[in-house]
Amino acid sequence: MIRLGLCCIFHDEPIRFRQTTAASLKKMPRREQLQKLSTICLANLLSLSEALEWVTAHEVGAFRVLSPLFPRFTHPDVGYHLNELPDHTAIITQCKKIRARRQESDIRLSLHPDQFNVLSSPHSEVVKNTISELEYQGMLAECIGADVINIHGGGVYGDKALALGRLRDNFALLSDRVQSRLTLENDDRSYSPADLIPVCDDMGIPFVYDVHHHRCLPDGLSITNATTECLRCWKTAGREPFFHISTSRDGYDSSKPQAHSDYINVKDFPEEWLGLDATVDVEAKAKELAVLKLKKDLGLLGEDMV
DNA sequence: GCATGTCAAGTTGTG
DNA sequence: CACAACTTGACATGC
Repeated sequence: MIRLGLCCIFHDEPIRFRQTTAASLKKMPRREQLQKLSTICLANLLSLSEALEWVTAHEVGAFRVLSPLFPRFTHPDVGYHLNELPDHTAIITQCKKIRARRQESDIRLSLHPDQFNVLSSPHSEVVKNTISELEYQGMLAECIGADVINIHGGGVYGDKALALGRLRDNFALLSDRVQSRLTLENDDRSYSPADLIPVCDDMGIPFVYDVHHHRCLPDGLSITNATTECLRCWKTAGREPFFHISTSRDGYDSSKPQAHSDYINVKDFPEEWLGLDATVDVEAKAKELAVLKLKKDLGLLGEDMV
């Protein structure tokens, strides 16, 4: 059975995640910084609990956790460790509760580090920062029980093969808790499924197939081909396959094909995916409303929810 | 109170 | 050559 995933935030539901900036933290003494960060980390974990309750109640099987759940964790000036935070004990307790709840309800949690994480970069400083951020995500994944840390191929720098070679070399520098969760996803301008699937095979990690990006950046593969390859990667790993879906706001022949629309047009959902045991993250601006609508349009609602 | 500019970070393609 | 887009909203500031 297909499980749909909600990405990061809610549209109508009053579940909110807090943030702070390095600039504002720098204006206060360290003690105050840590107090503020502590309050936000704990509040975000409580919000994550609420999010788990919501997806469980609505039979949505997956949730993508926003990267800065612990804001500015790896920042060179204001970064911190959890054991420095005044609410350290409560934070650890809350993480434990989240892991238990996630397991009990069989909710799949994932992380999607943002665009600054580039394992293929030729710049050592960029790679160093990426590794530090991915290690943070690995720690976070362990804390909350997430099994996927999904990134893109990054830049091309005029030579895809060289760039992917660097990505592979840098992957070897990551800890096991990151390596065992890392996945590569095709993007909308540089790396297509055909580019990444061989690299994933080579590195022994699964491929996350984004059909919207594939429609923006087609290669020789059909949707059926790419789906089959994706399924094969995940089967080798003995894990549930992972897809992304979104609907182009202005259409694929427009000047901004990659822009997301509020809801998913059910016609954009590949028929190849129907009936699979797989996770499909719904990238749509209307967030939980779009997930529920797609569920309904696909005929996935349980009797009691129609 | 509310409007608005800013937020650590990379890379690419567009106007 | 500057700037938006990427998965994208919340915070901080100033009126």
